Amino acid sequence: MALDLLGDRWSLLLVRDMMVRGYRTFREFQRSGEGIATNILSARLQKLEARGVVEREAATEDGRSTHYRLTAKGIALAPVLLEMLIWSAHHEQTDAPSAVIEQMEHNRAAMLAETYRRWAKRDSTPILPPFPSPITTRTKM
Amino acid sequence: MALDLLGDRWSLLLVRDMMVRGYRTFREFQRSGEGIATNILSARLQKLEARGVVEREAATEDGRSTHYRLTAKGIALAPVLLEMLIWSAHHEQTDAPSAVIEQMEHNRAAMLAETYRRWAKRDSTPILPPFPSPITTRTKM
DNA sequence: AGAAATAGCTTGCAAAATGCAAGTCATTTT
DNA sequence: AAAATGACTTGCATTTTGCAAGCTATTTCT
Repeated sequence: MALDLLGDRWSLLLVRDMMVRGYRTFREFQRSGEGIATNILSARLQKLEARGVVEREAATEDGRSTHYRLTAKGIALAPVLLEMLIWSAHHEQTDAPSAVIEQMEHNRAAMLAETYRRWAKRDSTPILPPFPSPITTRTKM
Repeated sequence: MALDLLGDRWSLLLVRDMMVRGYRTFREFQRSGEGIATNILSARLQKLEARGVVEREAATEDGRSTHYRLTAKGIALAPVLLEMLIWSAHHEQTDAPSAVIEQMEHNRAAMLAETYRRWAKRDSTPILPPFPSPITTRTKM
């Protein structure tokens, strides 16, 4: 099963941050929500890379920086994440606005298509706004 | 996020075993695949119960035994598990026959409907046969 | 150009989670 | 009545995590 790869507290979070929030750098993951320790973050990224879920490439703008990006195998986790997000919204208290969730739920295919499209275009603007904030910008799709 | 609840090596496995293989007792989980330690199993079942994913009830046939069963919240994880299973089949090597997977993939709704139906009827015959074995004659129990 | 920052890690160590073996305690079975 | 079974605990060794400090290669600031 895939739980050997994703069955820890952080791996899926990282995948989600890449997929949905457009994070790409070590720093972004680190500054993200719950605060992962740098050694664990490093270990997880290596594991995900070794298992073909993410790939790393040197950042062009900044020689110090590395960009992590989902592979095709990684982006294919979108349906899993989407269902998980929907489940969470229904059964746990989340900070995601319910209107957004409902929209996603009734339009899974469009949501996924948009996710894939952004990935293919290397568009890293977040698909979901950072949550604690109210309703941002325009709905895409 | 729900990863706080399911983000460990065992919790989702247990949910899967209940949902897909019809496991209900401590012993069944223990004898299952990877071999979870009894103390961890106990702890996970308690956690899942505390978080409303499973509920326990005394077994009628055997006074020593307890039955664990998914709650509505628990069975609602079916889409997540299904997508995960499909992802695994595509991107990791699994022991599940590909014909079965393909069937599931092209018929998600039916698969889910059947899962819900069995849950509602308290039918605990496994929806998927135990895998490593080729063709299973009779469903166990 | 030199000093200070920054990105991405690694290392050392304490704390927490996990795994393993053994033991407990009600029921069943024999 | 004795042995076995289901469902757990408990104690302890091992592994994984978290936290604080480095460390190195760029950038950026002055």
